[in-house]
Amino acid sequence: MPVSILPFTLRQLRYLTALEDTRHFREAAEACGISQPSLSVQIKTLEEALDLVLVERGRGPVRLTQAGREVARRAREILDAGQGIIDLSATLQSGLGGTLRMGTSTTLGPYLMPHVVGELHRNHPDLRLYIREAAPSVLVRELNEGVHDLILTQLPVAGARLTSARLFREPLGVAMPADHALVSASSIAGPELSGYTILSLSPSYALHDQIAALCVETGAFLSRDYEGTSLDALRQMVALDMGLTFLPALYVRSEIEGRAKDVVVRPFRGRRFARSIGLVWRASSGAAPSFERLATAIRNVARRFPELVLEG
Amino acid sequence: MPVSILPFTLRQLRYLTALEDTRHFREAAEACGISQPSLSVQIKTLEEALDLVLVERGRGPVRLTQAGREVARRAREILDAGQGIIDLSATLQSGLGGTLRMGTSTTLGPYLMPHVVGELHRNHPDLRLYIREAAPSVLVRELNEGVHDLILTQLPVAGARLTSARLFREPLGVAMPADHALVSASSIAGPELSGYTILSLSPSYALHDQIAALCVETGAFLSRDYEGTSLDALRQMVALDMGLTFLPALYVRSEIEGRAKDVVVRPFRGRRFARSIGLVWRASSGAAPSFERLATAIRNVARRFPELVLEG
DNA sequence: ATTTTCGATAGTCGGAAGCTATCGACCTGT
DNA sequence: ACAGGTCGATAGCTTCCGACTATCGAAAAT
Repeated sequence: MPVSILPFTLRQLRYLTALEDTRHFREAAEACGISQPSLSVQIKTLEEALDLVLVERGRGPVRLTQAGREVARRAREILDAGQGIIDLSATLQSGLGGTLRMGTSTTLGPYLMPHVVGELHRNHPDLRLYIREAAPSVLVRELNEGVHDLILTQLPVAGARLTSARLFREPLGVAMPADHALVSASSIAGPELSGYTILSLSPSYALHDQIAALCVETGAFLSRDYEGTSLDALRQMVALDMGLTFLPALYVRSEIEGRAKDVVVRPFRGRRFARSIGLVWRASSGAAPSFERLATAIRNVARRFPELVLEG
Repeated sequence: MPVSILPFTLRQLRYLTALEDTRHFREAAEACGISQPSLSVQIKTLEEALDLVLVERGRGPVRLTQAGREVARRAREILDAGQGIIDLSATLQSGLGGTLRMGTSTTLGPYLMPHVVGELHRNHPDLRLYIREAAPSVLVRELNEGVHDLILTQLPVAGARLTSARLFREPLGVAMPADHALVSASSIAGPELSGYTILSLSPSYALHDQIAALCVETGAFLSRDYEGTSLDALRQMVALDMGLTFLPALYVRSEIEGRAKDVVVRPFRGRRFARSIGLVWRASSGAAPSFERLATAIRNVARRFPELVLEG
C-alpha cells in the first residue's frame, strides 16, 4: 500500500507557510488572495486534522509553535515539489524534458544516436534519453507493449495505432571484399550485380526485406546459408568472401570509411537504393508535439551527413 | 513570493500514483476506496490542470505517458512528504521530536544540560535541542518574544501568560578561600556568616535576589563593589579573597569538586538554602504535553545527583 | 454475433471552502 | 476612563468540488 489519503490539503499547507511568513492572519490571507476568516478556518481545520496546535494566537504578531514550524518546514518542501510539477509541465509542453524511453534499431542507433545525444543535451538540458537497442520486429512489439515511448527504425511500420515521422532516407551501398572485381568501378549499376551472392540479416530486421527486394530487382542471388544479426557480422562475412551485401550509409561512414581496409563499399549508380528511417510512437501517447520536436532535432543532426536525404 | 496556489490537489496526485501502480482505472479506484468514474474525472481534471496527457487510454492495461511517469514520480515524493507530516504529528503527540528552542540560565545550563542531552538523545532520537544561554531576566523577555519555546531557569517567574513546571531545588553552598577560617567546619550554620562580605552576580540574575535574601537572613554584608556575570567570575573573586559567596550545587559538582583547589565549598547546616529550578513556557504555546515530558526527562537526570531535591 | 470488459459521460447530492457581517479581546490615545 | 482601532474567531450563506449511481460506446473475448 503506497500512501493512503492525506487528511489535509495543499491549500492548508500553503496557508500555514503564508502565516509563518507574514506573522499575521490578515496579511497571510491577503498574500493568499482570500479573506481572513477563510484562512482562519483552514488553519484551524489543519490543526484538527493533525491534532496539533500549530499557531500561538495572541496579541501582536502570531507565531508558530514548535510543531507549527516543523510542519511548515515540510509544507514548504511539499509546495516546492508541487511547483516542480508545474515547472515540469511547462518544460514538457514547450520543449523536451524528462526521461524519454527510446527504442532504436541495432542497424542504425549505434551509428546515428551518438551524434544526436550531444546535440540534444545542448539544446534540451532537461531531457534524458534512455536508449535500448533491439531488432525492428522486436522494437515494434515492445512499442505496442509500452516498453518504449517511441522507436527509431526503418519505415514503414504497420499498425493503425502507430504514428510515424519520416526523418530521412539512408542510401545503401554495395559492400565487397577489397580484392573483388567490382572494386575498380567508382559506382555500381543495379544490373551489374546479377548472379552475385548477397548476404543478409535475419528476417526480424527490416533491412532483410529491403535486401531481398534489391536482389529481385538486380537479379542477384539472396543467400539463405547464413543470416547475420548485426551489420558488423555482415561486414566480417563479406571480408571472408562469402558474398556481397548492402550496407546503410551511416554504418559505412562510421565503421568502414577510413577503418576497415578489407571491405570496400561502392554507391549505386542511377537509381539510388535507400531505406526510409523514421520515428514511430503510439498514436495514443499524447506526446506528439514532443516527439515532433525530437524528430526535428534528429533531422538537424542528419543534415550534417550529405549522403542522407532529409524527409518529413 | 513563496508559492502561489497549486492548480491540483493531493487527491489527484494520489490517484495518479494508484493508476500507475494498478494499470487499471477500476483497480486504482478500488485501491483508493472510490468509484471508477470519480477517479476518471480526477485524472482528467489533473490532466487539464497541467495541460498534459498523463495516461494512455486504450485497450488492455492503461499506461502512463512519459509525462505521466514524470509527474507520478514527483507525486510520490510529495505524498511521501505528506505522510512525513502525519508521522511527525504522531511523534510530536506521543513523544518528543523536532527541534525545540530552549533558553537556559547561564548559572545552570552548562552544568546540567550536558547530562540531559545525552539522556534525551537516547530516549527521543527525533528530538533536537537548540540551546541558547542568557541571563534569567533576558530569558524571560526572549521567551515572551518567542525567541525560545521554553526556558530552564530559576523559579518563580512572573507572568500570567507563562506556565511553569517545577523540576528540583538546588541547594546553595558557602564558597570561601581554601585558607579561610570557616573551612575547618564541615558545614555552616546561617548565623556563622554574620558580618562577612558576600559577593553576588548582577541583578539581572535571579540568583542575585536569592543571595541578597540570604544576606539579610544570616546577617552577612552584601558587597556592592563588584557584581559578576558568571559563576566562574564569582569563584575567581572568592579565590582572590574578595569575599564569600553562595554557589549552587550543580556548579560546585561540575567546576569545583576535585578541580579547583583554591576555593572550598561547605554546605549549610540546619535550614538548607536552595533555589528552585523549573521549566517555563508560554501558556499559549500548546505544547504543554511535550514540555511536561521534557520536565520528566530532566527530573530523571536530576535523580542522579543526590544533592538535588526533586519537585513537581 | 453476443457477451464481457473497460473507461468516459451525465445527472445528482453532500460537504468543503469561499464570502460578508459581526463579535470579543486587547491595545491605544485622548 | 472610555472611545476607537486592530486582530483573530465565529456565524450564516453561497458556490463549487468531488463523490455517487446509472448508462454509454468501443474494444476484446467467447
